[in-house]
Amino acid sequence: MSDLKQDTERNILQAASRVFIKKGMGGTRMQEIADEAKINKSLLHYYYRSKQLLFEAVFKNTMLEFIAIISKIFNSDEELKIKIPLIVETYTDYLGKNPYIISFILRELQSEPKIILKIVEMIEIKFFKFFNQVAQEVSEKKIKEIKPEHLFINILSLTIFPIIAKPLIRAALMKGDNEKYMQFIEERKKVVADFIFSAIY
Amino acid sequence: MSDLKQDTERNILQAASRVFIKKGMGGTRMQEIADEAKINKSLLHYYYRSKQLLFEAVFKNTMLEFIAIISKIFNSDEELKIKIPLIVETYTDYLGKNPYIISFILRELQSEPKIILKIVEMIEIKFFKFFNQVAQEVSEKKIKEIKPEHLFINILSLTIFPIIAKPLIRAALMKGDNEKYMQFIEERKKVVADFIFSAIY
DNA sequence: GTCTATAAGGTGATAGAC
DNA sequence: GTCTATCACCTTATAGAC
Repeated sequence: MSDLKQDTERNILQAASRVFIKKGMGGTRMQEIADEAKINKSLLHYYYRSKQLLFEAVFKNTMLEFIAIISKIFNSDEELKIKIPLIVETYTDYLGKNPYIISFILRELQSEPKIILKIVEMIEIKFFKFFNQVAQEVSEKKIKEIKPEHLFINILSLTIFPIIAKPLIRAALMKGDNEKYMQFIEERKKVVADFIFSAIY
Repeated sequence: MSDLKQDTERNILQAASRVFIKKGMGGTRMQEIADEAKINKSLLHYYYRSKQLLFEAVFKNTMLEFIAIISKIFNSDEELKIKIPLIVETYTDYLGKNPYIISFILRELQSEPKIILKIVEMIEIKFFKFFNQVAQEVSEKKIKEIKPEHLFINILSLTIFPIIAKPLIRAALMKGDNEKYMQFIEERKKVVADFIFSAIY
């Protein structure tokens, strides 16, 4: 049945996503994906032909989801004064709940595979609105002079870095205590919003 | 001769560092390290017994170098007003010249190997001086209220993230143009220093 | 479509000659 | 100390039965 076939195909993709995102392309075994999907290993090849192609399907999906979420937050209609604390809070929450996704994306992009870079290039267009808004508010002297790209990267830096550096921060500053780390991230919602606020107003 | 032995041992460690830092534990082949060191593969085992032990030697070395550089910058004697732009510039330069090191550290810590986490725990003590200085200047109302840990992480975030996200930023914001990316990083020395400045004064 | 069996290639590690 | 040869294992991928 076509329904069953589609089910298996999606089941594989979802299982593969969970494993690839945690362990990366290099660290993942096809057997592990099969176990995760509770099917036979050779079915993976029947549906996706090779590990590489299955990986690319997963990466593309993950990237699209990531862009969708991030651009939705950045492109809402509020003015920056209201939007920025909202971005910081919403995005910190999202990253906290899906800590592996951003590490996965950055890790796999490190080796700069050409096929994958193409997927990324569609991002720019998604942030026109935010960039224009920043330029607009700068020209109206509502906020201090800053290039939109730099403000954009500053916001991402301040929210993303503490998530991908979790093991380092927790070991170096929290003596390995997970509770303390989570409290630290929670604090940052306000701290980072205030920090950016002071910086641009 | 003991000299020759030491030479080979160090030669292996340096070759292993170059390969491991670029490709990580999982992506590295012992044969590649042997080629890089221009020696026979079995010598790697003679000197370091296993891939795991060789990797740990490399990681420990890299971590110590990383901590030494970063703590030297943070713990100099100037007051924050002078020190912060200096940190941003010096550290951005260092990261630009050694872009793989920080990605390597974060990547390998992601899987949270216990042996390696121990190495990290010695960091905290290295930043006492900076933390105290921030607390001091806050209490004297020289800078705005902020917890030292947060300011510390903010500085690292703003300098490190743009480096580890290079392929993402270059593809998404610079249409793949490497020159533009490098110019962007160069600009950030001033942009980030100003940004932090406005935020805390 | 889904399974079993197996091919084909690669990897870390060691034994043993020099 | 350094080399060659080889083992034992693991992984992706496919052929072929059902």
